[in-house]
Amino acid sequence: MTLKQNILESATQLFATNGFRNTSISAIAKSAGAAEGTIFHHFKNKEDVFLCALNRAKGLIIDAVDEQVNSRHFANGLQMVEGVINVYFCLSEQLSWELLLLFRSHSYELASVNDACRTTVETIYNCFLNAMSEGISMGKEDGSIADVSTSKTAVIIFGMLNGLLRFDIDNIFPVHTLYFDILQSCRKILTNGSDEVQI
Amino acid sequence: MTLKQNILESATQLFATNGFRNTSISAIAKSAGAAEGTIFHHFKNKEDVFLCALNRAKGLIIDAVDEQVNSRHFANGLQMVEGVINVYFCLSEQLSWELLLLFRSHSYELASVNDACRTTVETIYNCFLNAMSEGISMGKEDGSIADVSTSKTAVIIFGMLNGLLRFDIDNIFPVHTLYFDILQSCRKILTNGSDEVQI
DNA sequence: AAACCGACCGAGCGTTCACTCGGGAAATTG
DNA sequence: CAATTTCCCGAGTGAACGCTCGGTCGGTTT
Repeated sequence: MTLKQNILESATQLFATNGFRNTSISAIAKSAGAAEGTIFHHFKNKEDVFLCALNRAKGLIIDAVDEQVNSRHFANGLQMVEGVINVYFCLSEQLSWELLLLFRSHSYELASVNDACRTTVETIYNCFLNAMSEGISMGKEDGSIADVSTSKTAVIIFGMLNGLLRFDIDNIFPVHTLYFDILQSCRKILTNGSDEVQI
Repeated sequence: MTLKQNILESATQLFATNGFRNTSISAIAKSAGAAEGTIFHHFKNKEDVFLCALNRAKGLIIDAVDEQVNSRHFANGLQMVEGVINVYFCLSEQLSWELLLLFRSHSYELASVNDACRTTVETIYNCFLNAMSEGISMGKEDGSIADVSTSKTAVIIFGMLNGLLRFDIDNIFPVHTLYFDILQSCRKILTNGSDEVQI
C-alpha cells in the first residue's frame, strides 16, 4: 500500500462520514499518516482528492458488480434482477465507504459543473441500471417478467433501493431487516399476477 | 413579513441549495436584507438558525398534508394511498425548499445528536408514513388493498418515493416524467393480482 | 421628560483551513 | 560518483467565517 493509496482510502472514509466541507486536509493527512504537503504533492487541490477518491470507488464498485453479476449465470431474468438487488444490498456493507461517498451531495454538485465527475457518477449508476435492465429484458423474453417498460422499471426499482438504503444510512428506519419484503415488492412490480410470486 | 421570518425563509433557501457548511451567515443576512448582528440577535447561533428553519418547514409540510390528505375524503384505502403519493409529488414542487432542507445531510447528522432536531425530522416523516399507513389499513378493510404488512409496506413505498425524488433532485434522472409508472408500481405492490390494476 | 427596552447595525476578533514554499531524504539516471 | 528527479515534510500565509460587542434608533412605560 503506497502512501498515495493510503491518502485516498482515508479521504474516502472521511469524506463519506463527514462530507466534503467538514473534512479538512489536515484530518486526511493525520488519518493517512502523511503530512499536509504530501497531499498537495500527489493531488492538485482538495477537490482533486475527492474526485480521485470517487474514481477509486467507481473502480471498486464496477469490479464487484462485474464479479457478482455479469460473470454469473442466472436461471432466468427475474432471478438476475433479484441478483442485482442482492448485490446492491451486499455492497452497501462491503463497500459502504464507497457508496456513502457516492451518496454525498458533493458528488452531485460537483457532477453538475465538472465533466469528469459527471461521467464517473453516471458510470456507477449505469453499472447497476444496465445490469438491472439486462435482467428485465431477459425476463421479458423467458417469461419470468411481465411486459413492462424495461428502462422505466429499472429506474423505479433502482430508485426504490436507493431510497430505502438511504433510510438505513440516515438512521430513519432499519431497512436492512426488510430485505425479503423489498424483494417481494420488486417481484410484484416485475410480474403482473400473484401466480408467479412465490419464495 | 417580519425580518425574523425573512431571515428564516432566506436561510431555508440557502441551506437547501448549498448545504449547512456552504452557507455563511453573511450570505443569509444579505439575502434577507439584514445585518449579521441581527441574525445573532434573533438566534443563538448558526445551528439554531438551521433548527428554526427546519421547524418552520415542519409546520408548512404538516399543514399541507393535513389540508390535502387528512381533511379530504377518499373512496377507498387504495385511493387514499395514491392521494398521499400525489401530495408528496406536489409538495416537492410547492415546498421544494422545505423538502430539500429536510434532505440535507445536516438534518440527519444533527438529528443524531440533538433531541429537538430528531423529533422534528421524525415528525415530518411520520406525518407521511402515518397517512400512508392509515390508507393501507383502510384499504385492507375495504378490500382495495391486499393483505400486506401495513407498516412495512408504508416504509417501502415511502422509501421508493424518496429515492426517486432524490434522483430528480440530484439530476440523475428526470423522474417526474415517470409519475404514472410509479403510481402503477405502487398499485402492484399494494394489490396482489393484476385484476385490480387499472387506470 | 426621563428611563427603559427590544430591534437592528456593522466593525472587529479569533479561529480554522486550503494552499504555498523552501528544503531534506531517497531513489533513479547518466 | 554526480546529477537529477521524485517523494515527502511542516511552518507560514491569506482569506473566509462564526460570533461578540458597543452603539443607534424608535416605541413604551413611569
